Amino acid sequence: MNITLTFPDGSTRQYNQGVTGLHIAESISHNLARNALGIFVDGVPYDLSTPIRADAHVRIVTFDDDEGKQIFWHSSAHLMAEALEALYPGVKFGIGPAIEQGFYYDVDLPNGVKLSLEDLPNIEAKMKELAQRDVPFQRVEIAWRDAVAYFQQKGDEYKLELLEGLQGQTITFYTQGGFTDLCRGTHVPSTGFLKFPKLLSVAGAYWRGDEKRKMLTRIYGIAFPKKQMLEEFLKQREEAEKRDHRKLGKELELFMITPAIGGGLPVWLPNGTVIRRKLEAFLREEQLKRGYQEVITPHIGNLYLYKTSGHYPYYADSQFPPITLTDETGREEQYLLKPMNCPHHHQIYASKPRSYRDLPVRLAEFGTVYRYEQSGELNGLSRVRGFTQDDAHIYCTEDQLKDEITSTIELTQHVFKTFGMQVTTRLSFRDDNTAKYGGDIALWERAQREIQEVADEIGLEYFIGKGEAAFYGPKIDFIVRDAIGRKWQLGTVQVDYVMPERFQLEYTGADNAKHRPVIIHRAPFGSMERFLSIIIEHYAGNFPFWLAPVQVSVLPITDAQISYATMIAQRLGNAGYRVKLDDRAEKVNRKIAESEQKKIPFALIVGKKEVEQATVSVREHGVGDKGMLRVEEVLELFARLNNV
RNA sequence: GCCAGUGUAGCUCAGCGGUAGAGCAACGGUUUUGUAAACCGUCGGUCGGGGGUUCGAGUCCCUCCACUGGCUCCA
Repeated sequence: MNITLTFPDGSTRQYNQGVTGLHIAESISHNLARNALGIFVDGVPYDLSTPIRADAHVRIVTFDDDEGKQIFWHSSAHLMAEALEALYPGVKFGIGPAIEQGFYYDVDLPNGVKLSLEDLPNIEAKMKELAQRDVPFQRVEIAWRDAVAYFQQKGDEYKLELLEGLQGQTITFYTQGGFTDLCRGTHVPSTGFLKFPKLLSVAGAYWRGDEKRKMLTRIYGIAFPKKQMLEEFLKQREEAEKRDHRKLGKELELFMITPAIGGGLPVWLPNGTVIRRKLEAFLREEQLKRGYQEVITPHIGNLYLYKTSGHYPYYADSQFPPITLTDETGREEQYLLKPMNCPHHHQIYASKPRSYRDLPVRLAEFGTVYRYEQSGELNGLSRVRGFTQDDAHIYCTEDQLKDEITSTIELTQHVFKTFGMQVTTRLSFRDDNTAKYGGDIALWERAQREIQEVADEIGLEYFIGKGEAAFYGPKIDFIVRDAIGRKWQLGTVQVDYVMPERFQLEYTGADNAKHRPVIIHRAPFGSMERFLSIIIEHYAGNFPFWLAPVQVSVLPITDAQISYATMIAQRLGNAGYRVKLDDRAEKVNRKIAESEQKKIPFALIVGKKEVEQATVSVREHGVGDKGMLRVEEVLELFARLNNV
């Protein structure tokens, strides 16, 4: 009997019933058969050895496909597990999935064995040895009871716990060589595919992500089908490390963090401050265009304010403890370093009667907030304990809500577009854990629906993150990656029906009755610190002209040109540019080298020729000699570049 | 906070039981130079803090702190 299989390009072919993915691949091309890792049948992944029994849409995947990589890395995790079992008999296994860049396995090593980085090459060598044997990954279906018996006999309580959640389902085991694991699959045909593994790091990881449970050892790795791909990956990783904002932040003197002030409390150095002020000016201008009003509020606030808002109970363990003052009568007053700006802004809103004619009210502030993050969480400028949000709160009527959400998303996208950043958008909704959230469920559902409607209407590409909402409402979060590929949330737009209720915010409607406004919290950059960390890495420190701390250096070749060079520097400085004159008695090559190292966008070199012809020689950072220009021409060039 | 790793001069790093080193930077000179680093000299460290082992400790052990990679949590 024949079945008809449809391929991704829409073409169809007839096959015998029971044909395997491998046969199909062979029927298409020799090359595909060699590179095929798995087959998707009606969207579900299968091993290449699985017989296909009915008409279906099929897609054969290779390492070039994301799904193929996932299969490859998942199999690599099994291979590593086999190696670990060979080297550390008695090791117990948690979970070992493929991740975006590679795979990991969480393991419980036998009696006090501790793994460090130095052990990894050894495990890696074992993996290569096992890969050389090129044994097949074999799938077997097994009764739940038998699966339990297997792991009981093996003494692996983690797998037994996983099996508890799988009662009543068909259990599958995969075996390669001497190693058998509980696994849904899919896997590559044989270990011979996995010839080029690289183990990257060891880390602790709580079993099932629960900090009350045992900490297992997590080993991260990656693997490639070709040696060249592995080398390319390692090279890219090295390059990425050079962009690390902590490294560049030090080299370019943008910021510092010192225990003398406090961990996670970054200090903006003069160069970094130039960038920050430019970013603020850029956003301030965009906000003024969009009808925002700027406000300034204090860094601390009465604790009562945060009890009213609900921040205090929800974020109690991530706040600096309250400051408690006692007066002579013994009365206590408590103040909190503000973890958020919103309650302060709500007080501004509530400070006078509001009419529907005044709405929307848009209050913006570069507001510094403090959160007591766990010490192990601190990370350069990306994760800190004191940071400044480019915060704003929009108070509007329900009728205005959609337009306001749309316009805030538009602003956020404008920001990311300006910097040419790749962002992914997450609609952060609530999950079923009611304890995590405040407010009425009906209002939540409405807010979530409205957010999604707007996102659909403006054609936003997004995914939904359940359980990612703030306690007071759902969010739209804009997420970017740093140089090493870690994801960070930057911009955010949040809809809030809870705070207006808690703070009893009102406006008088056209009907002369009191109504509750809706609040949108939004921050396009997210935090100035985190945003700086990302743009440092995004530009690898080569900031665009308008942002560069020093925009142009003027380099006289000999002392004879110092007065001319000074005149040039003054002219540029008077025109508003950030200029550095290098009048040291150094060779021009040296001056150029340093200008390049500091990543200054332009160097203007002036020697005898330039003085005689009243010109400068322009050298562009990273590009090289652009030839001689008159100062007027340089000013024109800079004026063009200085626009955001 | 937890697991693992790392802390040596302002920076990048060597030294891993036997009297603290290099390059760069800084400082003092010499050099007047044409598109990525001139030359000579000088200064600079209770080797993260504390405790221990030892005749002797950057070097071994314990402890605390900071940082790095993860985990839980979040902008």
